[in-house]
Amino acid sequence: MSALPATGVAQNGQMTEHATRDGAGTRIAAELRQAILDGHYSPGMRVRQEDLADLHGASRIPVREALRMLEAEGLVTVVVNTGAWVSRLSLAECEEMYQIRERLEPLLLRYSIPNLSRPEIDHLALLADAMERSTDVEHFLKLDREFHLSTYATAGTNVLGEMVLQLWNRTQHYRRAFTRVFRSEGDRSAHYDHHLLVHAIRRGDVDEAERVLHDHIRRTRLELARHPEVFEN
Amino acid sequence: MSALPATGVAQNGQMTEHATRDGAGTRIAAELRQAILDGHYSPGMRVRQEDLADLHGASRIPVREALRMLEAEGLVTVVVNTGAWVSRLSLAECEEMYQIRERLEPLLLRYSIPNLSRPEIDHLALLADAMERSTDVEHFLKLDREFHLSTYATAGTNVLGEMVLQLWNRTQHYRRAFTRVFRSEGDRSAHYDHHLLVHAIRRGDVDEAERVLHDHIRRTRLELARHPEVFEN
DNA sequence: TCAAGTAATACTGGATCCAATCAACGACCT
DNA sequence: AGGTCGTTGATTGGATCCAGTATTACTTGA
Repeated sequence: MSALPATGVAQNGQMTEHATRDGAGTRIAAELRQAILDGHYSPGMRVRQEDLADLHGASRIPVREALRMLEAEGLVTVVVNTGAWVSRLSLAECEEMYQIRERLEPLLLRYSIPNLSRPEIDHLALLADAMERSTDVEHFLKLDREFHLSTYATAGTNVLGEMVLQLWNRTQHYRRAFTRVFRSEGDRSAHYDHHLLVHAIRRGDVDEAERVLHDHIRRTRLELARHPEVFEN
Repeated sequence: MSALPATGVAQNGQMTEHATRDGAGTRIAAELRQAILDGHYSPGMRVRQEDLADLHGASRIPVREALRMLEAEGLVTVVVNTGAWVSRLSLAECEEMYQIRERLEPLLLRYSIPNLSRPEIDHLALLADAMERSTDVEHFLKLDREFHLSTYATAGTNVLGEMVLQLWNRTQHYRRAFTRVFRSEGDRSAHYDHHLLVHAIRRGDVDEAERVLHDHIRRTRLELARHPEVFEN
């Protein structure tokens, strides 16, 4: 069992923070994580301990704990005696993570589908529609994240959900970049995938849902390999 | 890119420690990790900061960093203002990790096989033979770990290898328990799997190697579900 | 002018000290 | 006797201080 407070997959992408129930390190980590996901920090950007410290009105001790946590999540890279930077991904690493997602997310979906309620599935359909109408990249990203994480929300797993969430977080910045590219190319296959996924889920067809999701992620992976310029500099 | 020193999958199961090149926190984490894997700490056992501190001749500051790292790896469970314990797994969590491994390790093997040299494959065959002859549980565990991690050693991945290693580490204690049970039942299928795997690798048959490995892990998962008593208390 | 060596600076790493919180124990009351 | 409340002890959390290291800038020489 886990004495851990059963952190579920939350839409905002951080382990559910029990408000002030956990130490300053956890709080600082949560806020820095959200800031990175929101794009306020870019990959390669330096993170100084003292800045974070007096930004949160704390000393550097909890900041260092926060950096250790985010390092373990792969969001920051710490070099001893030198400093911490927001992690940067190579094209190869990004492809790797997408291949991992291809294999893990269908499994997580398999856990979740039997527990999804009718109204929850209806909400998924609404999200898929809203994505098609969205014009703002940032808004689309938010909807896309909510859509997929909602399909996983009832999985009831203790480990797999956390792993998938970390993969989403680590690739978040690059997903933002790809969205701009794909959008400019007018590729609509992602939307078709989303609708197919909702239908398969509604019919309770786990196998088809797995296949659609697998191909959805795979297609994105193949597409991103065609845009190595995102990883330059 | 990663400023990280390209930590590869090492047989001893910890991120390659650059001796004294990294801080005390990393060193303490490495030693505590190894102690847990060796079974010197059992799941549920309390880990007091001050004990670790003067065990390593350090203050509690790097100890706390070490605990944060091991918490992120899932080896330690920290409760705020209360303490840290060696993580304990439920049967459901253990099955979950094995299902994850079923999907991830074949992929990692796929990365690795093309880069495995002839002498390395010969060494795998030797390990498979040695496992059949081994009588000591602890010795078998060591060989089994070296065998599988050796098949992954040339994968050249930056993320996947690390994830698989963590899954091995988190399930290490329970693998020890299962080995005793299986051994008493005289089940030899694991040995057959190992030989089949070596042959598939030698022929460069990635697809068959993936299938054999998948079934190998799956069989263990189904078997462990038949022994819930390991997770009692 | 450029290279190399050296000094200054800024940041991180670690230790000690103090405050806050939880657990266990005991006293008191019903 | 049992339960509840308060108190004490042990342990963790956080802040300040000092030491160590890497990087930068500067200086000196060829």
